[in-house]
Amino acid sequence: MAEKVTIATVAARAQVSRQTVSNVLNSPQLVREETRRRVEEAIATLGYRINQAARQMRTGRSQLLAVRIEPTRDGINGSVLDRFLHGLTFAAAAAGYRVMLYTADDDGDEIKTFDNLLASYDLDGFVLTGTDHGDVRTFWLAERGVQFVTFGRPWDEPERHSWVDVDNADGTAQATRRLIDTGHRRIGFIGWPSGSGVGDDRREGWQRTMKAHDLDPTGLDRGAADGIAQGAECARDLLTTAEPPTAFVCASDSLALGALQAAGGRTAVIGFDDTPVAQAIGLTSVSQPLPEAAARCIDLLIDHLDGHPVGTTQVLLEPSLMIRTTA
Amino acid sequence: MAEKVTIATVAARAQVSRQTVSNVLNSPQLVREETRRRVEEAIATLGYRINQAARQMRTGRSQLLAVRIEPTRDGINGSVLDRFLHGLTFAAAAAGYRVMLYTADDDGDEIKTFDNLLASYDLDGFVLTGTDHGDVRTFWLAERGVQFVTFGRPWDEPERHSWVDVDNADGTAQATRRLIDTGHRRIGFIGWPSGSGVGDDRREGWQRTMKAHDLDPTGLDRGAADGIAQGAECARDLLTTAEPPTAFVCASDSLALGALQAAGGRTAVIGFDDTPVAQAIGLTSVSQPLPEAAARCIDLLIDHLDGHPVGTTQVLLEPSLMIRTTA
DNA sequence: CTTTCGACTTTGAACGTTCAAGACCGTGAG
DNA sequence: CTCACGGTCTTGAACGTTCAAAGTCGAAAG
Repeated sequence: MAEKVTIATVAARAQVSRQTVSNVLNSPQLVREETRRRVEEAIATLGYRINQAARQMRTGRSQLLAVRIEPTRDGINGSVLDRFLHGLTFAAAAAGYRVMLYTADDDGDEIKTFDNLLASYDLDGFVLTGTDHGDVRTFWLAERGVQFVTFGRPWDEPERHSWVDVDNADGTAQATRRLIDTGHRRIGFIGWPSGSGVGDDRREGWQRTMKAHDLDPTGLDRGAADGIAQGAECARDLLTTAEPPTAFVCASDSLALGALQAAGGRTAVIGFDDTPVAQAIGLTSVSQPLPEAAARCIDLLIDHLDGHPVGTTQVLLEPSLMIRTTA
Repeated sequence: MAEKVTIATVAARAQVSRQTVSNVLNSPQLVREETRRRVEEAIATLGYRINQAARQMRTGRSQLLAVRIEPTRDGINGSVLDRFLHGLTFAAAAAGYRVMLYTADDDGDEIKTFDNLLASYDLDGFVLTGTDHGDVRTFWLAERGVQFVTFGRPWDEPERHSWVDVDNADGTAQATRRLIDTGHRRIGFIGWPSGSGVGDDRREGWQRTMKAHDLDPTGLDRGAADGIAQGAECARDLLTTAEPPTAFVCASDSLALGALQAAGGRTAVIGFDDTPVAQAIGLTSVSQPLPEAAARCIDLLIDHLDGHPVGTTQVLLEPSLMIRTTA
């Protein structure tokens, strides 16, 4: 086993003091060019790597970010988180941070976990997903001055904290436009009951686009909990009206899948989230730019951590339509 | 902001020395009952939480485990990792450990990451997924005395290290038996080209079960890379033979989905992995007990970390058949 | 009565880093 | 000539924990 290489080893080798090595690492502008090179060379030849624990003890910063991993909820939408996580981990590593996972049963439990992680591991920040109206977690964190960024905006008060989100309305608008372009005039929307920020946003994109093309959305709109059965139910309901729609825009791939089954291939269907299921069965779906969203979350969080705390920043990303066989 | 609570704060409050508090935490049997209670009370009322960084600096242990998160490969099977990760995080937390993520492009890159993580964060152990024949990663880790457990066995030499795996052959055997029980006699197998441990194991379960029921598997077997198109291809190929099969056992849900499309509902199909796609479209599929697998990985790893290093341990778990509409 | 022992507790040092303070040196202003 | 100054580098202390060693005390043994 090779000897442990510390800052002192490097210092001895480069004939400087510990502090100078530390300065080369953290404030290179304080060190003379030639000295810096000598130290850097020593670091390279010795293979020195900074000891995070020791640094953390002094500075109180751990270079660690945390994200909650949820149990795959309804099975079909869980993969969104999976891809997002990969993006986060990748972007964080590029910035010298690492991502730690935690689980929680509910918001209260999650707050307890915040407390633990902060006390024991000195976490630098959190990335929260799936924010609700009046999210207690964000208040708790803000109160304690803990940095965080959410993926998903706070619907009640947009500028309360920094966030990254995908323009849901634009996604359904693109979907609706696609259907109009391919000749559809009666386009139904199958979404969630109103009250959820994301759901309402997705509905609004459809509605807005219909009106913009002088199409009347009245009565073409159904809402139910997320799920394949619910999607089928809504589709059947709409298909038995006097003037049934010829196409559906859906708020999720689950609902879309249900609609697809209920309609038996007679109507065009577009889903939302571009899950593996959509890719597998050829469902046209709105795709969120998850790697980019993750990267922007990390950017924002690190901006805050590095102390550019001038207010909050919001990032809204455009989704894109993955055109396959169902529309 | 409340004052920082350290071991010294607790010690003062409980009228004992730092070391005694430390002992209550780490070796309670050394401390007199009454003292222990006094200290525990002080810990509780002060809300003391141990500082991992400081502990780690002294002991060299971080209570951190690492897992690689892969980019969702072909989109359809990625969710396996997702569920496994959740299980890991949950089980680790219960044992006082946390899970850290990292990404890597290939095995070489992953080894570089090992090195970094070990040097900077003093990681305690790794959970590896998707081991290949002659996996370089496991040799690298073993050489350095780093603890790890793999999810997936080393096919060349089973007892080289500890692992947890699911009995793939048993999964396809269950699937085949189910088809036989429901009256099928000519049952085809669509898998991967031979050479991959997992793939060969899954093929073997089918073959063995066919023979055990006096059914001849000859010529009922196709292999291709994983994917929906490939599954469809194989199914079409088998269906155009002189005596076409009436049912398919497939090595993955992707292949199964292809087979399903190619057969147009005329044959029974069983997939493998019970992905969200299977749940969504009603595909009967072999389900791996992922939460349990994850928990056993953590158990094994922690056993090693706590220094019960008497050889290696292997755990083989039984999958279960999720019966839906396709078989 | 002294010694030994064991159960329990305390003390000082150390882990590797960065902060705060200060030392050194050559330059230019007064 | 003196002094202040900026640039560069060094020193001692501190972060919160645990290790190693030593101290205290009462009971049992000689």
